[in-house]
Amino acid sequence: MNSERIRSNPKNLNLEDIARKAGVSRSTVSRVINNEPYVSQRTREKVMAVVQQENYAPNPAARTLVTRRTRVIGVVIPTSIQLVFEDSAYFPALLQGVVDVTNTRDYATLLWWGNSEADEQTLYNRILQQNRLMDGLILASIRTDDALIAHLMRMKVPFVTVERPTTYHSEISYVTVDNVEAAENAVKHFIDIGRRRIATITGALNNPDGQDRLLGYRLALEKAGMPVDEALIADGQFRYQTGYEMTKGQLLPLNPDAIFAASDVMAHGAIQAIHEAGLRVPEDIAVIGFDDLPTAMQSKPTLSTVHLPVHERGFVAASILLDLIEGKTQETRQVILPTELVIRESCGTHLRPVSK
Amino acid sequence: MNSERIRSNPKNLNLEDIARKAGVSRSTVSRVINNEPYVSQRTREKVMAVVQQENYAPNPAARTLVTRRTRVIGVVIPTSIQLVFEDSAYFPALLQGVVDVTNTRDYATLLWWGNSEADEQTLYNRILQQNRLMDGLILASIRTDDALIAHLMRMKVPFVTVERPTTYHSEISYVTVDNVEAAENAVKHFIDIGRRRIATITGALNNPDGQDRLLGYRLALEKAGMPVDEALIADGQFRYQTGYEMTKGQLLPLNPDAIFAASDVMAHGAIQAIHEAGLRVPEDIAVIGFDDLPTAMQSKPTLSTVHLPVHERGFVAASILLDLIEGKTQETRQVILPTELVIRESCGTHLRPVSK
DNA sequence: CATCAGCGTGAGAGCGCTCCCAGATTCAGG
DNA sequence: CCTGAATCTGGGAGCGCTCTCACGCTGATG
Repeated sequence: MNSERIRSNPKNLNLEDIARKAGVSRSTVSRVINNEPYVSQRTREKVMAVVQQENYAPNPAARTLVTRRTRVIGVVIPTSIQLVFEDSAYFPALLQGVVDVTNTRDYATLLWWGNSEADEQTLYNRILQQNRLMDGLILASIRTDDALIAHLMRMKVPFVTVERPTTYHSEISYVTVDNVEAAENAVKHFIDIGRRRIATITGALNNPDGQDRLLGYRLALEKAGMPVDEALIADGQFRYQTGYEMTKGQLLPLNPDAIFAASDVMAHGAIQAIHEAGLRVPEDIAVIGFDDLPTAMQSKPTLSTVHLPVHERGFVAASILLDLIEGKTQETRQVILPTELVIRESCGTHLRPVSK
Repeated sequence: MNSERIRSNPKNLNLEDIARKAGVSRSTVSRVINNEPYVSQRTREKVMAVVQQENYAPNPAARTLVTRRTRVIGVVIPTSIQLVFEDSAYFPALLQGVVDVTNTRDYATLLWWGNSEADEQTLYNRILQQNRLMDGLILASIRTDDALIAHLMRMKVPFVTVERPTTYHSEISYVTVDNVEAAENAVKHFIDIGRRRIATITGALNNPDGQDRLLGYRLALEKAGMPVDEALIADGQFRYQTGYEMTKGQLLPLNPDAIFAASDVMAHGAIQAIHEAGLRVPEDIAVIGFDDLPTAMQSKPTLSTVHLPVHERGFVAASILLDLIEGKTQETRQVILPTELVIRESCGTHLRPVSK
């Protein structure tokens, strides 16, 4: 046990008590606590000694009441359990990026996580009602035309989204990745290694990420002068099950030689369907996913995929938010982080080398 | 947009303002807001009308200052990033269970998540300093002999742990599963279907979960009158990579016909090593994992494993904590949730039916 | 020696709420 | 009609802090 290294304040003393014990006024203790100037070195040390000895910590509620600052930020994840559960690495990584910042800059992180889409409205109401609990918000997977965002802007609550905004482009701060370019690079890689019947399984198309990844697929084919066959585009909704079903029912009968899936879990579903049909990956059909989840390295064959800087996304979003809150930045900021195509076994690069 | 359904309080009115507009006193508005008796129906409606119209929400800091309640609970996850990242489904599921409760009972959830083991002490200090921010805590993966727990008890902060405690058995509340029995059942199943050289890959043995699962393995063999060969026990630390390496380097040369892994990710690592050695799962070596992650259903062969009620664990822990906070329960509570052996392809049950 | 800027300290007000107490009103029962 | 209990309402204190202001002190400057 290392009790002596931990501070706590069992007696719940207040500023007044500390002042009395140190023989100074409440104001002076406040100045010392907040590291303000105009306190003599002698007094400062005297007060600090008492503070240490009594394990005094100021009451956050009293502080907030007058400063109107809480040193707490909120992270809003309205997503229902299904998506979170399958793509379970995304939110932990994002949150880890956020807490990396809040831990070092001494903020606390309040988690607003929905349990079902039906309750989304209830969650938003609670967040708005309790907005004085937080100095600012990070919004994950929230449509920018959502009423929540309009309210936050009106109430002047600082916030940063980690989604490509569909409106307010320069009025709100966001951190995202170039999904179009990332998808384009993946499909271009298929073309470069000689694949010709390239199919895609899209994500949910009401989602900017889903839309952009499909756009990248189209652009890559067009730029290569190849026709876009709409039949080779299957709607997969980001999910394992639909990835499997769409491959089995829609794509395999059309004999594709490559599949670009807009998420890793759909890619794994596709591979499962391909194997069940007695075909090989990547020899018969090459596959590239999107996300680079830990499972990409663990599957057989290992999955080629687009690596997303998820941790960095949370990190940058939190950094921007705190700068906004602390007034270090006045203007909104828009950040687009780079992605990387990670080549593993499933895309068949080792079979037919890039033709330059 | 559905702005009209969302409430917000842009003008930041206070009780006094509402009272003036409603033509009553501050006290009366307070009674209405808090749904207290001794307010006439007429007055109540008059006040509610103004509250609705102005989208008034009470200031939580002011409220907390006098009630000493925050309606916020904290969830502490000191675990470093590596473990979280591989076994990434565990904490989201646990958190989801917690927020299911906090959402319906109108509490907010503060996330204390460490970024490295080195900073664990710093994190604990921050939690203790800021303890007045929360009404209680849920502690995940924290050793019960940790100094943090001693401090919380001394400060009379209500808390519930989701780990088998190593001390204070009846003094603290916890929610856990019977790891010993679960592991015993898994190994017993191997024995029942005729496997005789049963190996195990253990979790981290400084962890109660890891210890108990190994104990269950030993008990199953002993009860069946089979010898425990220490060479067939490999230390896997819960991780994919070590699961793979231990199987390849230590276990395969000993020709086991079954492997019980103390986590799914290790089981997947083991299967990978078995396949690379040109052997088949489950024909040559049967495998059972532990956790029942979503990936268990997606691998090939699908993974037999012990299903853990992780969501329920968070749910029950949060329920107990809120009961404790609200005084609905005085005493601590200890809950052991049931596990379930989920039979899929990797354990070979379909090959050699249970011999009764 | 008077003046004044700058440092160091303390007193008082007030953030927005809850809670206690006192007073007003209503109404049943003798 | 009076009494006392129950119901309703308002005023005041106070939770623990920050922030503004005023005041005393020091030492440099003209």
